[in-house]
Amino acid sequence: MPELPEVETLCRQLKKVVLNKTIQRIEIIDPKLAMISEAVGKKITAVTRRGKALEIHLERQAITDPPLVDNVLFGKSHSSARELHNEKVLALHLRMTGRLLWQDDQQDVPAHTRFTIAFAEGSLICIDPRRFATFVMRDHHPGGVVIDDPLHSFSAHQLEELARNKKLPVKSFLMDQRRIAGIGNIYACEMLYEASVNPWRKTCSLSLREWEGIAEAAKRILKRAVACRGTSISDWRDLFGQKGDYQHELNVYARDRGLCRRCHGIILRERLSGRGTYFCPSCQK
DNA sequence: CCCTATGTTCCCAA
DNA sequence: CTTGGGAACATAGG
Repeated sequence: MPELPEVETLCRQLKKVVLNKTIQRIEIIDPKLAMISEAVGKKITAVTRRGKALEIHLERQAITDPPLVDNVLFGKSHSSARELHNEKVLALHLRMTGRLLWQDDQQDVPAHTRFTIAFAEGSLICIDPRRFATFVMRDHHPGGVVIDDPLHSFSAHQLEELARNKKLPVKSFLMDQRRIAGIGNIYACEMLYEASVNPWRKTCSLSLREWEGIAEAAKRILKRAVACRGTSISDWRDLFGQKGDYQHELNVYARDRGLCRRCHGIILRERLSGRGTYFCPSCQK
């Protein structure tokens, strides 16, 4: 369900309610979400987004070994024992139908609730009917994807360089999370429409000017969608259960057989790599 | 019964 | 190695 703007919305809202708060209790209803009780009693030091994944940072583990032992074992190149302890994060990926909801006081537990993280101030619950969401505890490691955050950095030159030798359809390229983090089906369709580029075009055939159009459209659309708190075309809701507003600004997604606002052609829906792809065949060349 | 779904991963084929 | 197709995961809704 959530793409970059939706996860960014959750990330910003989550900061307001859980930053510097201490986890009192974790309840895992779905055993598939194997989670370590290590997080209980820990304070949340940061909430960040990596593509479509949320990372809840935990205060570092208390050092159990005396520094003297570490120095003996690892030598004096290690300046302090603190560095031996990696920062832990709870990494949550909502996949197709995962939702996060904040509850101030004891309310009904909604259907399909998969876990609850309780704080003194309220509870963070995850709802996921299809159970595709993943939730793991791991070491924090920065870096990873090539264009980490198209919301802030997305240069046409970078894109052109990455895509120069590739023959895959430009839409598949934009949605490949190993290269670019955070773009999913809705926003890929919308940005290619805005840039007037056909989703099936091979990446190597695009001119620098076309990459510039895509980069500009991507930044504008993602920023706007964040300002709208996401797209509630079906079941997306923010942390407080509110709908987003970007569904009112979609130009092609879910507008199958509708009229193109630019050229009055007819919007089509066709399948590309198994995903419904909405586009205007007369103005996306 | 059919189809669809804002995602990712894995296996297999060309 | 690259790319694409399809299935799988599991459930709800039209």
